[in-house]
Amino acid sequence: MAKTRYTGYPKIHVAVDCVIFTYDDGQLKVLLYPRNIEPRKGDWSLMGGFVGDRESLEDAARRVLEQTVGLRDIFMEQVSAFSQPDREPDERVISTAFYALIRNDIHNSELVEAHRGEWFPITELPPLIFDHSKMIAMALQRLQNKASHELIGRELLPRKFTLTQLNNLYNAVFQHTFDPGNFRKKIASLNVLLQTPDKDTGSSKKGAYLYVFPHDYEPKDFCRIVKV
Amino acid sequence: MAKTRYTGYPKIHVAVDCVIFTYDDGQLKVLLYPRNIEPRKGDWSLMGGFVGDRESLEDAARRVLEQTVGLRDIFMEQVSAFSQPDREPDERVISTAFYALIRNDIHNSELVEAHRGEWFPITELPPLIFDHSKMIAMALQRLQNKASHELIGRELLPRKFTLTQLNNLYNAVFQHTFDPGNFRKKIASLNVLLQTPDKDTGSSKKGAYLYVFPHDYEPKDFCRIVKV
DNA sequence: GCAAAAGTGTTACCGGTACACCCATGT
DNA sequence: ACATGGGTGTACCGGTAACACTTTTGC
Repeated sequence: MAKTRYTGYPKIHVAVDCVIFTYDDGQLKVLLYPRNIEPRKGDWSLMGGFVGDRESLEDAARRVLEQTVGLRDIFMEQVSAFSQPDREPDERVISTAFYALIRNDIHNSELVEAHRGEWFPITELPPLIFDHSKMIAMALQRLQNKASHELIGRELLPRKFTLTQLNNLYNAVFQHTFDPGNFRKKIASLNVLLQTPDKDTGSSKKGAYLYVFPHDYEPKDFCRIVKV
Repeated sequence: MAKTRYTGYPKIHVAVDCVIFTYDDGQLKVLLYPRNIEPRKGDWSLMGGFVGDRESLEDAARRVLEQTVGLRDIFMEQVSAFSQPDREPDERVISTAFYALIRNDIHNSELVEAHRGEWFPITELPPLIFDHSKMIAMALQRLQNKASHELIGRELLPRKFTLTQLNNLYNAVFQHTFDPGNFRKKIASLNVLLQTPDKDTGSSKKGAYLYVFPHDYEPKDFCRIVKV
């Protein structure tokens, strides 16, 4: 009896698609895969998956992420649901996009390569199936919004990083060159990063102090990092 | 053949729920209904509906809005999908929340009353079924975000309105008293509203100029109305 | 005249921007 | 010594907040 309350109403295939961002080589990149099933097999797409009977959308996205880059407990946020009845050519699927942030150095790259995944700079995306380009565009907007209200970097940079690296990350995310002097002062004024005694001498003779996020870092309301 | 591509993957009931905001009596209000089916029949809830086979989520939300307040073409925006498998006690439904803005003076109030709908101030919401309180909280955040980046009011105020009314609307949306002098100067600096020759003498002896949105008003990027 | 809301003006301060400048060091 | 990126200082400008003040008009 209880299980038939909503009979008569249609049931629909529900999926998730993951916009996986990383920061590498001074660029913000997105992980794409050649689609492995028809229709449009072989075309570039986000990694996705159907939602199981006992999974939330977030559970499903986490599962896809683990199967894709081999990581658990990574930052992830819902972007939007995409539901045009004809968004896939043959059969109807409602898909919710998520974006995730992962560090370039710690994901399972063998796993990625096994599925023929490739990282594309956000500025040089290939044509994508269905509405996946729109998903990426909206995911980027969300990421920019996040980055303008709180410090990103913990999820995208190595544990220890220089302020110049953080500056470059912001440049990549916003496709804009923030003044190094002002950027560094802004970060200092937030009083959230911890300076370590160590220096990075990889990219300069003088060496630059390395910083870390405190273990208990929680984004504070009301900080406004960049204009937007 | 084409129609059996995704067999094996579960299909799920999909619904929408509408957070309908209006501005009335100096307060931001939300339209709630006593739920008319089991489970939890009679408890307060948002108005919602199942998504049809050939409808997008947006289509379904528009349909619910028309059935609820008798209006087409009203402002509406997706908030988020809610998908915990146990969010409803008996049967699984994934629901996507939308929020809508309507003018208090033009909706079909007989229709609302026929369904026993009631307007609740955002500050005095009753207990709600399932995760509907969360939906409203997230919808309010979205509304605040919108209001901080562009001028709201066209969707919530009468066609002609005074700057004091607009000021009060912002006060209600943010639960904060913005300085009338500064607010009025801020609005003027945006150069978007048009002053009419008419005055409203309802609430003051002196009378206040009425303003309108231009017919071709498009929110501009980058305007920042209030802090946030 | 007075109350009440509309509307203007004044000032102090803070934060962002632009840009010049110094610092440390490997070659 | 000098080039290179790291890091600091300064001067200006615009927006914001707080609040005093003027205007209009019904009672």
